Amino acid sequence: MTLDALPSHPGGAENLARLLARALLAGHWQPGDLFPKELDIGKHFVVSRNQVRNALASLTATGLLERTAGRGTLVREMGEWHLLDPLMSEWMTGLVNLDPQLVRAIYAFRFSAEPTVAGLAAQAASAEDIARLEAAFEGMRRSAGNPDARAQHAEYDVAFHDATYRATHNLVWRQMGHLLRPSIMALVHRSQHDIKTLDDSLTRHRHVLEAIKACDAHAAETAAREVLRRTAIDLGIVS
Amino acid sequence: MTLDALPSHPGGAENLARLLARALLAGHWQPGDLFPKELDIGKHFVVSRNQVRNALASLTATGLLERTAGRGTLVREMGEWHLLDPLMSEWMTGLVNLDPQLVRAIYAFRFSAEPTVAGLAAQAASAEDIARLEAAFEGMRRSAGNPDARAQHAEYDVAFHDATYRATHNLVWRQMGHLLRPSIMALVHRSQHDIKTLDDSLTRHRHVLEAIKACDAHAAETAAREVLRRTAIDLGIVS
DNA sequence: AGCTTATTAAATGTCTGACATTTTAACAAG
DNA sequence: CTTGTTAAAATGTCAGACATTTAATAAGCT
Repeated sequence: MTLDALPSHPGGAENLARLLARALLAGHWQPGDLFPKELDIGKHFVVSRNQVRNALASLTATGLLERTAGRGTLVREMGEWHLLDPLMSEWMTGLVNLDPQLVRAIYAFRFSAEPTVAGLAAQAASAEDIARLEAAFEGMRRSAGNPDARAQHAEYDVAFHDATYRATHNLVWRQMGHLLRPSIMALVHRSQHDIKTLDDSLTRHRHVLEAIKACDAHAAETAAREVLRRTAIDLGIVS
Repeated sequence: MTLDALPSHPGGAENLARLLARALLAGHWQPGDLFPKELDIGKHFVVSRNQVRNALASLTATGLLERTAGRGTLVREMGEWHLLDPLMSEWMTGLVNLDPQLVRAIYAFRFSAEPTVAGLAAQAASAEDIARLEAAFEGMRRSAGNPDARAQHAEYDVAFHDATYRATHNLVWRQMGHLLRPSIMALVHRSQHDIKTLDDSLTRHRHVLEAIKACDAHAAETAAREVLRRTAIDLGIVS
């Protein structure tokens, strides 16, 4: 794989890092492949070697690449990626070509973890947490009918689930909320968006909200499981 | 807080990063404080500005610091730390002064998540996973009586739990295994290490192993919960 | 031929100094 | 008192030379 297929980009090491990271996430290189040399990248995108090195440092820190002096830059396999790094989540969101294996892995994680998270939220949620959840839900409801507001709807969806993770009041679970964004954003491209589907999804989210408000952990777990069943259908993981 | 209290260090930006990170994790600076300037750090440790910048870049990437041109380097609060970053885990392991709030947060996460993980492992474990678990358990058993082998025992303990996370065959859960190391290593400094305690811990681990071997998800969940109850006592979280 | 050892080339890592940019604070003018 | 200007200090960026590591190549010996 060469750099020629990649679009040119506005300045800044962060943008360059995002560009290269997305190409890697989309599978433009195979694990074990040699990544282009610093000087070639700099020449291609017309940036200084410094910028290239900063960008590559990010990709190395997230486990996408492995660099060794003299040898070059190697592409690492998916198992080495730091999927929980917030940078990684940012790079993944909005990527249409995301590897289906990865989408399934993230979904499987959510399906096993999120009921527990919802249960903890039901036990620990403060008034502020409830307010966040209600605001997100209201946003979802308002933007449900409008086909022009799909992206906005997804944002509220992310906000709802993120609020759930936050409501656990646990630092570790809260960090994991980052992982939601790419998973939920993938829905924008894949699901149907007809009224019936959205209404069903909305109802299931409402059940989660109500269970958390009622401090009913068991009901929250069950309701979260139902939301994820809907998500599985929309993601095309099950029919 | 100044740099004077910190030990001098062998060369390399990674070592410098670890040194500074541990000082931050131990709470030597308050959130919102100004961190020392690049040039001061460089002067103090007798390293080039490059090394300092590389080290600070790591601390920024893990959310420990926030840097802005002209303003300086600010210390961020615990809620912003990327606790799931493998680098962070490496920095935390072996740190005796780890903030008790953080130890509790990580433990609370494990207590809510690890039963689920063990259940998934019981459903998905391959022969190779079982072998890893058995090897780790055997190592724990062998090093249990010897008071000189506490560190080794902790390593096998980490290996056992890490093998459990791996056995889920889920990329996300597997990443989370990194978080175990600091949590388990903290036990070396805090728990009693008398024969009775170790034997009890060993028995509970054995129950997890057997449940996974029997593909009994429910039993694995229960057994994992029992292991963590033992851990809570050893960490001094409950009496 | 086959093995070992120098040599060379190429890649990443490091150092240095100068300069650019951003932010804050001091200060002067209105 | 407010506003605008200026100066200082911090991080960000660049360019070039050099160091170090690695792999391939060539030379030389048995």
